[in-house]
Amino acid sequence: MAFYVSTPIYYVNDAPHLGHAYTTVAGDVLTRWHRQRGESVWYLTGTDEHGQKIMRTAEAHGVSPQEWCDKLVEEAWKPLWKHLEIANDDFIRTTEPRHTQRVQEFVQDLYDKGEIYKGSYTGPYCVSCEEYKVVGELLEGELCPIHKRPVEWLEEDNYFFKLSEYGERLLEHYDANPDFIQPASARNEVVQFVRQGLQDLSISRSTFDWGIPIPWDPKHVIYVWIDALLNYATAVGYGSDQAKFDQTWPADVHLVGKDILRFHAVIWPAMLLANGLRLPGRVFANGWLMVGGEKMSKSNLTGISPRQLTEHFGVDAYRYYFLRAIPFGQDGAFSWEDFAARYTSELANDYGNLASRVAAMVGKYFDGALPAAADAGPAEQAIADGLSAAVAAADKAIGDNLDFAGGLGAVFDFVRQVNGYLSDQAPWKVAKDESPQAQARLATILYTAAEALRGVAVLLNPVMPATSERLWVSLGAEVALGALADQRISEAADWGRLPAGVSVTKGEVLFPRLD
RNA sequence: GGGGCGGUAGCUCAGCUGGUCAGAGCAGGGGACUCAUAAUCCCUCGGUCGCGGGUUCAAGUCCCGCCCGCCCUACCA
Repeated sequence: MAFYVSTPIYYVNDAPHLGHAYTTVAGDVLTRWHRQRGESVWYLTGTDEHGQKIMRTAEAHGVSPQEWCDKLVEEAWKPLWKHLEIANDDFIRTTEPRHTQRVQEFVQDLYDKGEIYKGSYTGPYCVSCEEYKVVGELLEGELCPIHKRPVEWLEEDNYFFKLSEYGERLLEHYDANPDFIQPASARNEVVQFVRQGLQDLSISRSTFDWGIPIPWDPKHVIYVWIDALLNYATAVGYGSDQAKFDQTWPADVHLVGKDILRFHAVIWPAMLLANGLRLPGRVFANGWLMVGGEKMSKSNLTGISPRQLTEHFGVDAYRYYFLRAIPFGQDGAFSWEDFAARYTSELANDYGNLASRVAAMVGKYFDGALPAAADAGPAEQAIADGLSAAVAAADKAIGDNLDFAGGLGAVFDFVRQVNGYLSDQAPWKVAKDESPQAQARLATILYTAAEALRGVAVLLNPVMPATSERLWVSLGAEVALGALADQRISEAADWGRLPAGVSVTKGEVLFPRLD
């Protein structure tokens, strides 16, 4: 069975921003972590390309909706994921036949099972916007929030999914699986919402045609959310590749922004129940990135772009920063200043500098050949124990709980411990004593520090693959132990894996000081 | 209106089922050291734990009320 993780499929109305990248990086780190546990993994991302908004946007740019999507996907979305070192196993687009055909089959199935019926939808419609509004967003006196004009109440024939019949079963599932929706605050909201009672869901639209036609009534297209959610099934072989589907389905983790939690925690499982498919393991809602007290969103595109940050801080630091600084699942304040402070203190000073000083001393005192730990004692045991503790804590936090901040905190506590160890042992002083005993101590101290870094490289590889690889090579570990990505988390704390005699080289600084 | 979450040192945050829980990191101040990316290590300053009541031998930690912030309250992705 594969550990299957999905991001939302992003609406390609516009270019990706920090919020999209935040979720996608988190999923990438999670899946890389599980790969290093030795598990089979499937990481899926993609794009949601149907719906009225995309149709309108394309029209405004004088191109077809498909052309608009193609351009954005190829020129903005995929390149950004490549830039950020996202190692997704697949990228699904909802306009691909492998998706649209299966969606039609799925909906047809539900129709055949009597889960879908024809009804009429009544809602407030703004003539100027040419679209239905959400009741909650209307201004006092039923005015359109954009045009400040009265809405009209229109009625149209639609197909409805019998969502209202699934409230009890959903509540039972939430109850039996307390971790199904995370974090707990998100779970509470959903449970409360479902308890209030569910209404049937209109799942077709007939006022525009940019979507997947309802198979038995092609004047209607399938509501974008029904279309979009099904990507998680169609991308892993639903209805087309049963073997792959069997070994992948269901998703272990659906990562979502908290704005789309309800679709994933209510509508999606109800759809699956209706069609007899197994439910995902959990739906994890991450929070908003707050900039200067305001939510980062597409309406705030004037904000900082991912590439502005990676140009200044580098891709690895970018991947690190948001996961380290913001407890996953909560809203998080972020600022350029905070990023710079963390980069300097944690990455450059604590971690990068540790790698530098260790490599420099092995070079200076042993001509770059890692000496054996001939005289290990309690101080060295404390470091070995520290690594064990860091591995255990990080594995549980990141691999099991999606607590990236906690896991990274554990790793960096260990980095601090190693810096402290070097200060205590002062190998530069020991080096001045040429007696065999002193030289044995010197060798032991530097071996211990290098071996500690070996463990750190393994633990940080899912988060910062490029710099971890550089450290790995610099320690001579690539030659002795093989590829970094093949190192198992479960073996990361096995003390003494890095063999004496390997060639330790200083290499480029891991995290250069910022200007 | 109903509901959810949060309000702990200058900043960002830990504090599970009540009893060293008043903490960490960063920033600020002082010192040590020199292997290193002028990095590191040690010490230190610093908080009426939003406000007011209550329960208890004991409350950031439970109850009530209030104030403030963010979010949800269904078909816009």
